[in-house]
Amino acid sequence: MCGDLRAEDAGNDVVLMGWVNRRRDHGNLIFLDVRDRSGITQIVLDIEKSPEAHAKAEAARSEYVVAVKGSVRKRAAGLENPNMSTGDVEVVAHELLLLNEAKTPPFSPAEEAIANEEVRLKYRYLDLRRVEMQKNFALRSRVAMAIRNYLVAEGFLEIETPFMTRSTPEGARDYLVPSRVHGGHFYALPQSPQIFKQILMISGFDKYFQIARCFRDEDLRADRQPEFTQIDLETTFPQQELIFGFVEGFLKAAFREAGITLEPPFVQMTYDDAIKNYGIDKPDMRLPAMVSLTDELTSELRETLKIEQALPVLGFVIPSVGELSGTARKSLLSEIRGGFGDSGLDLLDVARLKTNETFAPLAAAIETKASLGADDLLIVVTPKLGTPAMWNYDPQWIYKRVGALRLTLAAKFADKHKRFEQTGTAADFKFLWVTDFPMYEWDEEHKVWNAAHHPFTSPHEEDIKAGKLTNDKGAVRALAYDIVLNGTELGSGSIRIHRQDVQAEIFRSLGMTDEEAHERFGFFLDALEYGTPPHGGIALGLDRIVMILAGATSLREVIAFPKTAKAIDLMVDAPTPVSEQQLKELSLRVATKS
RNA sequence: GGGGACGUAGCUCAGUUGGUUAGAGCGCUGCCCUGUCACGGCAGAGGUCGCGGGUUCGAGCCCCGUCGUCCCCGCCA
Repeated sequence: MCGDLRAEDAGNDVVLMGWVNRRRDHGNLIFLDVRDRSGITQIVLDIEKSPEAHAKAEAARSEYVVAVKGSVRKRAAGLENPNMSTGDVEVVAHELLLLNEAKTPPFSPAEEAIANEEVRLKYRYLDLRRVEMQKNFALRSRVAMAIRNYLVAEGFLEIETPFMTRSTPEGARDYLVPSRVHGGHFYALPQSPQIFKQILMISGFDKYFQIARCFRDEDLRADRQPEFTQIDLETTFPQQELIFGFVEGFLKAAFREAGITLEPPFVQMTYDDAIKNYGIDKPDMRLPAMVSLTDELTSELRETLKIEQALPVLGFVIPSVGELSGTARKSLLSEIRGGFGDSGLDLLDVARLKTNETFAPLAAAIETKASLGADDLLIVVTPKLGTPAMWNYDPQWIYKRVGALRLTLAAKFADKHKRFEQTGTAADFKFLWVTDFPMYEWDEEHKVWNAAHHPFTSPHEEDIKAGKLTNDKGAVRALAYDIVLNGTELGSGSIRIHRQDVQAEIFRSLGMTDEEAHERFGFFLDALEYGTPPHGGIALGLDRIVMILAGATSLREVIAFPKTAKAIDLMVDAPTPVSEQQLKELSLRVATKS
């Protein structure tokens, strides 16, 4: 193929087929760069050697599909191109066929500067011809294969589950599929294979996995598409560590495909520690953690500085920001203060404290605690007098708020601290297990407790025994865990409930009557009563893994035909209205047209 | 649902305080060129300034609305 030829191929006759990447016309001598998936080779068309081929090359244009018959020649000294893998050779054409012409493309796949996404997505077939995209999808294919190979070798069975299934009223919004045969009834596309994989455990398939498509009708982000691919697995009789081991194993195999050698086991951290140290349940470990300055801020100091006594004071460092000018610093601080709004938070200006005799020791203590380096930016957030209302139902609120600020500033100064740049080694990838997630989550708007993970997650045995399911829902820990990479949640799983009575109790604790539970999950509750083994598993986003490995910041770079932020496919132009006839067959009527 | 950025030639973008005929680079078309590889030279074509309305003697620029793309919050058990 086009990318394969090397100096030792000189003298061989070859046939190459591909696209015209570029044409350089010197009159009686024409160069064509011919491109296929493997790379690019320079073709030489000399009017003296082959006037017919030369004449056709004159007519060739960018993106024409051509076939070349010719012989490989080592390039003369000084004519090599060190920027091309095939740069030591060229193919002297004896014969050239223009297999297909091409309209002038709206943008050139050969071009360095890339077009805007709207154009790229509309002409996705041209965008996908670009070298970067070809690389991304080759990587994706290898990664998926490595994961399959690993899991199969570990004794997992890949089993498919339905796309057309039943709507369950909790969680994300469902994509619905109307039934023609049963007018007014709908299938739902699965948000995940969750219930099916648990039933496969009940069915005796020890170890199940699937690289499965999932569908969620929610608003999108750079790392969220309406349909996405999960590496979904479940085993019987697991401890958490067993699941962690399988995941670490397949990730190691997957990353090897990108030339990265991971060294499991990965760091583990409880949810509570993640919140305390990073203010988020998916810490980005490439940056320093937050530091608690609660001890440094004694009650007298708080008194004089007008800081609330009972609440934490948190600081963090953004490394290597460098010297900020007076105005730059001022506008940064006031921008942050503006972001706080009336939330009751304020910044402590440590630089100013230093200039004051009374507070200089405090400033010094803070800088030491935060391990402040010469070029680092230090931010300290304090609660003003008066406890904000949110504190009453979310005592982690300040941590989360400061954690979010840490990420915003880290993104803002990414060019300075360079912690987000890839160097091509395992050090670029900070993996982390976050464990012991809370079982319940308080919904302030509806004043109810919801399942934080999903209602099939098993709580810690001791929390059940301590009666916390009824007395102290906020303190119940779940046997639920996330795997996090560089601040992105890659996947999430849990040890499941395998006893019908416990499952029923959880449903009741979520405010569901037995009747409601039975209506929604009756088939599943039934299944639990026929000898259910303890089981557990996890699901990881394949798209996100490949995205991070490819050094991309959007899933659209690693999904061949993605949708826009408004869930539109610009190439095929979907979704569309359908005919009255189709609607009638499905017993549907459209109430409003937009 | 909310906030922000962007929308000018096929692509990437510039366009000053509202003022003559809206520019550049790349691409495209034609001609020339036997060692280029982001080839080079000469000539040329190409514009509903996203769309609709308003202010004004005059709008790419100001105002209102609307559409699209991207990012974020909410949302994503």
